[in-house]
Amino acid sequence: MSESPTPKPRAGRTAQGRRRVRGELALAALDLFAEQGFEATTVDHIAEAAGISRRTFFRYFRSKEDVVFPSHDERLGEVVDLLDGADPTADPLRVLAGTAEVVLDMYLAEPAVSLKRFALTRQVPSLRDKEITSIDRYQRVFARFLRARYADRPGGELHAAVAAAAVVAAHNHVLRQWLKSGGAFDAKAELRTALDSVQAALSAPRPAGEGNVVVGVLRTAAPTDAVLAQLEHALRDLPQH
Amino acid sequence: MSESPTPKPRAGRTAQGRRRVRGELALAALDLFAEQGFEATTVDHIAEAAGISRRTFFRYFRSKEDVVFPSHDERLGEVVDLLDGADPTADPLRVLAGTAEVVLDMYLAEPAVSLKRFALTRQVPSLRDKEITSIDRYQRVFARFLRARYADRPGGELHAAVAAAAVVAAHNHVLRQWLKSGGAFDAKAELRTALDSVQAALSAPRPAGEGNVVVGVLRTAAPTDAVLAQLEHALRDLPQH
DNA sequence: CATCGTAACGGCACTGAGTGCCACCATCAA
DNA sequence: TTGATGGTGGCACTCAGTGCCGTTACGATG
Repeated sequence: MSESPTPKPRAGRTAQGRRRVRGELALAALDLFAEQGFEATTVDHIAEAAGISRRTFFRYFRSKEDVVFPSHDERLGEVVDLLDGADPTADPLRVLAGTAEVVLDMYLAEPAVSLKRFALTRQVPSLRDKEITSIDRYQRVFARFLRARYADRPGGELHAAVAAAAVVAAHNHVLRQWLKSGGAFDAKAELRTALDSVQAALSAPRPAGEGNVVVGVLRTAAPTDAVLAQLEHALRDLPQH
Repeated sequence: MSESPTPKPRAGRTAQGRRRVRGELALAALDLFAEQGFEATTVDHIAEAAGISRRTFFRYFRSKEDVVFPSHDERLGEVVDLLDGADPTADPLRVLAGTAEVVLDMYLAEPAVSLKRFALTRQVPSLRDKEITSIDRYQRVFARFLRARYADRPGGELHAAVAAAAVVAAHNHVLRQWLKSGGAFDAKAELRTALDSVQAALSAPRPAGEGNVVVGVLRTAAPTDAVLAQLEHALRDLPQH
């Protein structure tokens, strides 16, 4: 489709600018996507706009959709490293919460890019699917991490799967709200409180474990002091070991 | 690629057998996938094996991958109908649990098909991605249902997203275990207990409702003083009225 | 300065999924 | 017999993605 017989000066041919070319390529592609839509934009268009060959495009990106999600694999790798190097004595859900915050930071680091991508993924089904699968990879990594930590307790695998899903869901919800709002509020703090509530709900139930479990349901209309006193009384009656 | 000049008798031309042809087509395709792999099997192969034209294949299935997931949209529709017609006074998580059991039943109804599909999705990445996206659709429907039920409570959207993810994760975990075992155990019962524990953990936190309720779950191995301190801290954060 | 190796690039051809279009034919009604 | 309709086959086309090969720029070495 290149009917222009011009030899093309091919700017930016420095060998060390590998990542830079990739970035410019992605930028040109995103602009075209925003202009005329994702489906309507062919790889030939992108290549021509970037001043490179169609074949070269596929040397930088494995697919047309990959342009929208640059270096997603690397980010997943960072997460894996983070979890692998986590303190084994720390609360697994705390570790996961911290990791989720790191992931959120990845989006928050480049708000403009994230918002552009969000606008795209909302419109293009194939991109949305692509994002869903990449989210699932995170969830899978999370679940694997928890499975290892919960290996000893009964029902640990189930709990790991559920907890990982819950953490990811909380992260996605906060991120989505933030993206919808155009980046208006403090997503980091919001995620923190969200994960706190998730952790509170999920770290609790150890049914039929070795350690005894007591569940207290209190109405806060009662004075806090009275509640605590009653609780203390109840706890003292429990067999300690 | 049809170098056979034979006119082809074209069996099963009855006009009413619309769904039947679709089934036979899927069967032929799945056999070919099992024999020579998914990627290596072209649509031409499937069409030739089924005795139809390549063009006709795409009139029955929107894509090659659609053959593996037949009538997934209809099933999702059933789920939507189920949730739309649910008792508004019933516990939302109970309703969701029942719906999840119905979904599981869909897989359990045809074990042979489910197991074949599972073997395929484990090997072929594109099919795995396709399944992930379809699972996400269920989760989205679940979340929408819960969002409507939790519309009044603060943080309801977050809780809806997390709870939907948890229920779906529990369902998937049980289903996966069942598929991995080759359909060896009672998946229905397993799912029921799994969802019970999920519900127990998730129905608890009702932060800042009209009648405030806080549920504290404590391990008695922890020192009583630490437990009380943590509880006091949690209670102080609650909005009193 | 000359030469060689290497890595990136462009171009070409090819496969395969998916779509639009049209002609054909069987069925059914008038 | 005639006409309308719907499923089908065949053809051509677009586009994503891949393999292969010749070319070119650049750096190292003599």
